[in-house]
Amino acid sequence: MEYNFQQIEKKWQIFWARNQVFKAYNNSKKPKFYVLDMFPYPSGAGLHVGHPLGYIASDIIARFKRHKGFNVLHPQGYDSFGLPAEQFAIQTGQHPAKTTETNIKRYREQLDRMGFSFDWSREVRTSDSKYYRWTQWIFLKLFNAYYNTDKDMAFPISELISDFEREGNYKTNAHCDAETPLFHANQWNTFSEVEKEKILLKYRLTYLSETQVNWCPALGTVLANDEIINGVSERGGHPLTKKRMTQWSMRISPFANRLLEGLDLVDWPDSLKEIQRNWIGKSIGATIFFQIKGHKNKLEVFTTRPDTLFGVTYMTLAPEHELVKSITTSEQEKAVEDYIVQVSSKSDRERQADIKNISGIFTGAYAIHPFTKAEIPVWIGEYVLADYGTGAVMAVPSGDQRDFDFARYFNLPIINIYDGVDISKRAFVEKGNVKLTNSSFLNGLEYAEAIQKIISELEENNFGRGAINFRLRDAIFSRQRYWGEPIPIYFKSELPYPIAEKNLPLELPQVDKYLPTSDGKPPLGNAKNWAWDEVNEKVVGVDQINNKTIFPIELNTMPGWAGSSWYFNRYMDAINQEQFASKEAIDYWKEVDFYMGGSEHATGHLLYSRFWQKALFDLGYLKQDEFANKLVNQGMILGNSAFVYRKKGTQEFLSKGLVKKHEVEPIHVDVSLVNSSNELDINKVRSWQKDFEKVKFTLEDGKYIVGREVEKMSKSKHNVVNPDEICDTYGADTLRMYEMFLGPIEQDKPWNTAGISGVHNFLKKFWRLFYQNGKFKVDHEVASDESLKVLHQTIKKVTEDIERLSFNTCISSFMICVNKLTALNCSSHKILEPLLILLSPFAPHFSEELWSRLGHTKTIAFETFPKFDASKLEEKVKDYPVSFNGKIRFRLKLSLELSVDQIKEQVMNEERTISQLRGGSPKKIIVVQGKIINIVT
RNA sequence: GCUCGAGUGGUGGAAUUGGUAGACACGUUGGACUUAAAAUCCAAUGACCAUUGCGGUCGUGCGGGUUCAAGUCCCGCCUCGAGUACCA
Repeated sequence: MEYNFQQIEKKWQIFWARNQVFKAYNNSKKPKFYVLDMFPYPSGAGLHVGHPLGYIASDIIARFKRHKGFNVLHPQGYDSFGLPAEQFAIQTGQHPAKTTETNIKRYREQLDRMGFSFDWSREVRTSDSKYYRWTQWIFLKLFNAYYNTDKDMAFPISELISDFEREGNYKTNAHCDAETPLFHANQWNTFSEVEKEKILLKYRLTYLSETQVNWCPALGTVLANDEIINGVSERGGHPLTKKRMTQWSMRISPFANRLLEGLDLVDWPDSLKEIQRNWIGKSIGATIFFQIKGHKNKLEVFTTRPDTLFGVTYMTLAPEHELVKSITTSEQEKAVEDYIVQVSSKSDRERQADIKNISGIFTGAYAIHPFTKAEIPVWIGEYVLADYGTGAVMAVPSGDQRDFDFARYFNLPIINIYDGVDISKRAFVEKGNVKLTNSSFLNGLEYAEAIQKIISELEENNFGRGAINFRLRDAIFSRQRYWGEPIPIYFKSELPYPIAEKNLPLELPQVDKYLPTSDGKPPLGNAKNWAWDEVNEKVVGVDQINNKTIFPIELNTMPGWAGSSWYFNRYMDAINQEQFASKEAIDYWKEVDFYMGGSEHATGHLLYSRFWQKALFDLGYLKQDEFANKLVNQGMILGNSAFVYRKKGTQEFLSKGLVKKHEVEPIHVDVSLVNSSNELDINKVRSWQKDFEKVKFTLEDGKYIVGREVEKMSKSKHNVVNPDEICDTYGADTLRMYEMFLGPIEQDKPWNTAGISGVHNFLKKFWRLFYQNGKFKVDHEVASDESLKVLHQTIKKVTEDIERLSFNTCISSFMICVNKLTALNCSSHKILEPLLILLSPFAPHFSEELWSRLGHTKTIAFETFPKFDASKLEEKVKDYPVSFNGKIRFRLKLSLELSVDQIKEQVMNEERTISQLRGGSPKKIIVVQGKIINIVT
């Protein structure tokens, strides 16, 4: 009997699916364990070997926990709204739903081949209206909620409205837009519906406002901050400009502090927590008000260094600052206008590239120092960002390098506020050990004392107050796209009105074209049936909008992260038609116990999910305010790209060794055309792409050698390795084990099949413990002490290693175990049976097959994981009672060939050891080559 | 610039709490079986010196330190990777 993986794997995949072996039940007496993968976007390219890495690891955990007696929820689904399907639709006219359906089918086939233990009965697709109905429902819940800053929680907006009716908004501590007006109850009660709604929009957690957004002309849509990398769009790398638009946003900023503090309570990778902390960007400091000379307006600045207040020699405003227009003097008007035009003509990218150029302009206005009453010139400078802090800074050249450079460049005064520090060359930016001078009542104080003192003085005189500022901005929620969740809102008198819950889902309408309309409206502007009939509560044609009860529906759709911000809760009760998940299901599953996915989602999906979780928790819909207790980032599997070198301007390709002096362009070729010694198969290249059909290849030593480089795996780089190929040649179990064997799960690593035979050989060797010379040879003889020792060593190691997610060392342990058992010629079922259970999370088909051949009729998937028996390892260990000087007694458990007298002798003679012994009663004795090296107390 | 992480044989990587560095695998070399190949099995494999045998010296990016003992802890550097970037 050979190890026929093809047949075995197919057989068990069918068996698991037919018997719904991995279906999870919501009512179980077993303890629950929820293992989740980040669901994939089903792209047209299919899965490559990098995708399954995390799925394999989480599948091992899921299977391991089943063996340990847990009721395991291990679901999978698709994040199926997104840009590629829409762009394909624009090019071909094919409806994105169709493309998506095809891609999902392909993904499913590939996933099934790898033997994952998913409960497919709970599959979700974000683009399915049965699913996005609840995404829309959450949108409405947040629309109808506000943030109470006293209780630090979200509440239904109805509570805010009754506050307003009772006492206006003077006392209410609710998070709202900066320019929200104040009113009394009697004023509120006289407001019209429209006026009331306008005010409420300033409080709602999903709200409509005109804001400056990042507009991507190439993609024709706005982008949130997390969708921008290095000043260009994450998708496609297109440039961006700033644009003022009326947009939906999500009020994440009041949650900033909870999002920060919640990180301490979850077991997530430190690096990922750090990324989120930086993104949230908490800074502690003070807000200070400066009167503008000759104006009523006060200029508000935020600073983390209020201790440097007496070093302020000028102020700088962002070019977009609202005071710029009103305070600029007539002499400076022209220059200021020119400067603003010049700045705004630059794209974000150019602005960032210009970082070293200092630019700015004087407004002609002066601010008044709150304590010294000195007149301080007010400048405008590009380096001040409009959307951080108050968009204005107090400049302290002696304490901040940028301010120093700016002051030098424009010849502005510099006051040295540091006693005994030379600031002729650069600013003094440290916070330590230096006393302040030229600082009035702060003279002689150091950093920490000075901060305390100045804040209390500011507050006493009403010149400012201690303040905390966050970098985190509210998240823009509108996208000018077709393939996304429709926003369940219609517009009456320009104001948004929600479509009632009972009328959800608001289904995505059919359109002829997926591009924006000719007058620049989003693609949904092409829909004929996209108006809301308020009386009959249904979608009707836009041609009926003249009718008094028929209104236009919102044309924007939701961003990609909407559907993925709560899917983990839907899995708990995926088929529920009445609720997004039943209370019982939520009470039972609570939160994700193990979440596996990439760290690239740190500032997007993972932050937004935590935000929605907290909001829905506050509103009473969820049990936990963090959705995932433990999160692990699997590393990326990188591709090993292959290059050929075209001599510039010719059709001649040079082998790598010949390149040296020539100017060449490297061009990607498919990695499947290259063998393991980097030799290119020239005939295959010629038929692979037309471009290569007739070109000249110049060889070295009769071979064409390609260049190699490790890069991200992607179709365009032709370095993709399809897991199907590996399954065909080696089988899914080998693929699963090999991917785990490659290295630590959290580490990035290039794909390389060089070592795969080692893992495959292991399975074949293991198989031979059961079959030899075509015969099944497992016997019922008593297991030898030696083989029991091997077994229990392996149980101990593998159990510990799974728990600390060290899967690569698990596999090493299996290899050692099988090598030893082969040497012992062990074929006892008492050894092999527990080993199969131990192996089954890693190589499930393999284990299942041999398990059934051992005569078991039930699946191996729920067998109890073997327990480690320490006595099996200690059979040769002697237990020495030792006393020393009649005082210290300890037991020595060592498998060494030393007599009690010899040990005593050594303890006596070794001075160093004796000094160690004075510390207390010893627990462990370190013996190296028969000598006592150390005694741990 | 700032923050975080990492540097171990020819290669991927082990070493869990400071305790015999290099487990396991790939690769390479030699051998067995074979007409031959494949498959399989056995042996060697950090470097250097000594090899008739025993063995010895050095060795975890670099330079210091703590310790009986350092890949692991501390101080100062170098290199690479990731995140972020005029954040006041």
